[in-house]
Amino acid sequence: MERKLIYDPEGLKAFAKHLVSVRKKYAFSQEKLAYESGLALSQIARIETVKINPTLSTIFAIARTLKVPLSELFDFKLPAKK
Amino acid sequence: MERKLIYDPEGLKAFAKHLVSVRKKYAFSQEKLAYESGLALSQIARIETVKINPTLSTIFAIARTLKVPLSELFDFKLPAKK
DNA sequence: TCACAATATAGCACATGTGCTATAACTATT
DNA sequence: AATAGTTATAGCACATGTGCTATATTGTGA
Repeated sequence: MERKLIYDPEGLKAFAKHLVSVRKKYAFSQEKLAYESGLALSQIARIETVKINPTLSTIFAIARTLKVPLSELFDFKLPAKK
Repeated sequence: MERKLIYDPEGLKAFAKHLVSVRKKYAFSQEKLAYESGLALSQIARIETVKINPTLSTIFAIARTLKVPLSELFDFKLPAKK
């Protein structure tokens, strides 16, 4: 049987791009964001380079650390699916 | 070694509550949302009952199906961590 | 109460997210 | 070029998200 896994590379790419801009806006390095959030540095890099499909808890940790509302972290448009 | 896993039950609970309200606002049943998004019905239920920590791709699929911008799906306040 | 719709739970297999550690590859700045 | 700061990769073990199917529970009108 073929299991259909949901995966949204376009959306993840758009999120990654936006995250980088927000992180830099608040002058956080990946290292600082990782340290203060308790996330692994490699994890931040994997998100920003679109290597993984992170969970909500991970995103929430980032938002809490950057002290931005979720609406700001998700203030971008989902591109059309290819 | 003790691995520290990030997990944010308060945030997930707030998200779940908000998702239910948005889904009902647009008159989707769990079944309809599942069918049109390609997600499993059990998955929608697990998210809304805070049984899991969904990935961004899953959330994006929901947003696309409900035709709401991410900023609307994330228009709620992250509660303080306990 | 009965029937039906809607939601919740359960359990399995499989895919993959995450932490951790280490190392490599960039990017200034001097 | 050399150094330091930053970001990217790699690989492992472990935890868990997801699809799928089936069943149970709850909600709602007639």
